[in-house]
Amino acid sequence: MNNKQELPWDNPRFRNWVAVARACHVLERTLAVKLAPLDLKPAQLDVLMNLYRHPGMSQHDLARKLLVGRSNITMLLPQLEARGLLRREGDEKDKRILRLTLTQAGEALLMQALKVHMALIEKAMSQSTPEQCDMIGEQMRKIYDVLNEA
Amino acid sequence: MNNKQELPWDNPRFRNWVAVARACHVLERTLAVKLAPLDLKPAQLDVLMNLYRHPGMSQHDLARKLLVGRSNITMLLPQLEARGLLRREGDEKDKRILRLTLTQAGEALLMQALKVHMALIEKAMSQSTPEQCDMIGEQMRKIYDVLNEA
DNA sequence: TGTTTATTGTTCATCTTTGAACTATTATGT
DNA sequence: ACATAATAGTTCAAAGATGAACAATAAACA
Repeated sequence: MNNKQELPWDNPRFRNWVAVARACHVLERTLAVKLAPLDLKPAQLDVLMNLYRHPGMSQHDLARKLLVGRSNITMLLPQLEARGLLRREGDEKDKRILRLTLTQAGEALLMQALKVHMALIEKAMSQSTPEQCDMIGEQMRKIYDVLNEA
Repeated sequence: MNNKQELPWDNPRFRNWVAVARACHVLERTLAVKLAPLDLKPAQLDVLMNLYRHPGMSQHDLARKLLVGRSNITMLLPQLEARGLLRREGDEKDKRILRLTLTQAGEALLMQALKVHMALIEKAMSQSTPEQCDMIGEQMRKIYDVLNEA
């Protein structure tokens, strides 16, 4: 029985994807360290970013955007609300829904955090030419689509 | 005061990195689902993969490879050891070190899991040409290096 | 040799994430 | 209208990850 399956490490796609995953992991960890002075975690920054771009969105929609469960959002928001970074207001037409919006303090903190985040991404992506960078983004969006519809 | 900082969403590097992070996230989640029938989680698969490639490595080295803390490894291994997938044997020269090796059962399960993992990565990366795929891997390895040395 | 420093792995408290069960509300179908 | 489905958010218990403090061992060095 010598028909051993081809080992993944000999497969370029496999090796290259592993590189993607590792880069993601290390950037996430680095971001966590750099955000610590703002008393903000990557997951919380994701919340603020999405509320900035989509004011008034529901917790359900936020959970889908962040690719996490609804309960995760429920656990995450009270901390941010208690710090006065966002508001939760019941929708008038549909009493099940809570609409989320950033406060001014939330926006202000977001801007500070974005500087940190941007600087880190600049540092990472400055290795690539703009064309390479765009191509990477394009391929990654394809991957996202392929895995989400299936 | 109209000198508002450039918003990250207008920045290609930012947008493209967000795509990378999202692709990573969704692939990880999908992998978790597909591995469930084998009663294996992505983190556990990472352990098996590394032990296959580096038999006899220490827990400390494994933690560094996986970009996690040593205590994480301590919590992770007993489950796998109890399932007979790996062995932990004390180094004879240095009594602090535990050497890790896969058992035959561990290798067998790894091979099954790798089929699942490979199929998923193939599906994701088949969107890209080999040249694009290699370029992505190359850039990601650069990112990893840049963030790790700094 | 003897003392100090580093390293390996563990323990433990804490925080995060997850999914299933639950309540309240709205939508659907007869 | 009425019963049934579906949806939004919460609760809770279990699992995972993290980092600081610790014990055992090895290394460095006076």
